[in-house]
Amino acid sequence: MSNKNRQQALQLVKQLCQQRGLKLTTKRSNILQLMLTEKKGLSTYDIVDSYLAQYHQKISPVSVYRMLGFLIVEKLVHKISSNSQYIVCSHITCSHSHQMPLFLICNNCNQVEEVDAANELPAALEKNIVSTGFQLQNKALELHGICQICKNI
Amino acid sequence: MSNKNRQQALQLVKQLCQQRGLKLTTKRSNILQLMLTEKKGLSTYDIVDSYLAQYHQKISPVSVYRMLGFLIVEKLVHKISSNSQYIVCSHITCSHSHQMPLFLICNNCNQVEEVDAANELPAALEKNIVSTGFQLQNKALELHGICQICKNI
DNA sequence: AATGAAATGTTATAACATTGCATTTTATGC
DNA sequence: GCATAAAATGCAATGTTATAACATTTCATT
Repeated sequence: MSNKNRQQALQLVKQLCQQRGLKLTTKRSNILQLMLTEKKGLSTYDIVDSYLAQYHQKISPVSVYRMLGFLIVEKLVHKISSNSQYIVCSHITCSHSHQMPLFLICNNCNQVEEVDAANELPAALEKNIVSTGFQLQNKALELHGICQICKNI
Repeated sequence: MSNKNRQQALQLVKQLCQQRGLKLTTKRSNILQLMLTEKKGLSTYDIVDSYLAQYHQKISPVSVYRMLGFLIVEKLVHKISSNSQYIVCSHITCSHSHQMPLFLICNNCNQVEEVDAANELPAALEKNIVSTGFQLQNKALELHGICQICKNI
């Protein structure tokens, strides 16, 4: 994300936190900014390292977990559970509600692209499982493969 | 799985290993048997504990990882990466090829049901991502929710 | 029996995550 | 302003999942 867009995103998040009566503390904001500069998924410990590099200040993994927790609850960040990484929600700059995000995770370069599932996809899923009586709660699908860039290298 | 079906499954796996020139050692077989008695996903360390309880013999996590690795390569076991657990492939007693298994993982009781995706599902997925140039490699989808049994409790 | 390959054991360590309690910061009422 | 309660953060310990590196055992084949 460009520097300009990052600033814009941060402004929007500030507003949003104010509306919700939440505190976007310096460290939370720093972590969010870090993550906004990356299209790759980052592990908690990646963030610890990156934080030190960027802000010349140590932060403990525990703190990062808590801050990620905060950001996740507020739907500003997603956890990719198949590889224990975290990415900024692609809707952070807009007000879109989430239907069912698809995370396209590149097994080669680790970039994550978030796209929204068209309506027919949840429907097709539902059709596949209706006979089992299973009640789907998935908010997202994690799809692994090779991104366009890596494919063409 | 019933005791009878387990025996049958084991016999089939033995044959299969023979065909492929693989050794189904005692421990590999024991682990497979353990897993056949469970419909729940098991973590590596669950298996370690279970192994001790059933066979009164210690086995190290490292060994379990290796044996799971063997079973996974031979498509007898699946890894559920969203919760780091392992289950026996539901096709172990038949010769079905895998199209795209759907793992229906109960967030309450941890049971895993494996169903095959109808053809339209991969197609719907593909349609959703084709514009991104992303080349899907997923062999399976992990779906979380509440199973029929837990839903009705 | 000697050999080599595969399987398994052992130890250490990396990577990911949570708990519990202490301390600091911040918002709020007096 | 100041006391105080609540929220955020720091810190230490521990738990959980996974792999690496190297040693030993097992077993089929000569």
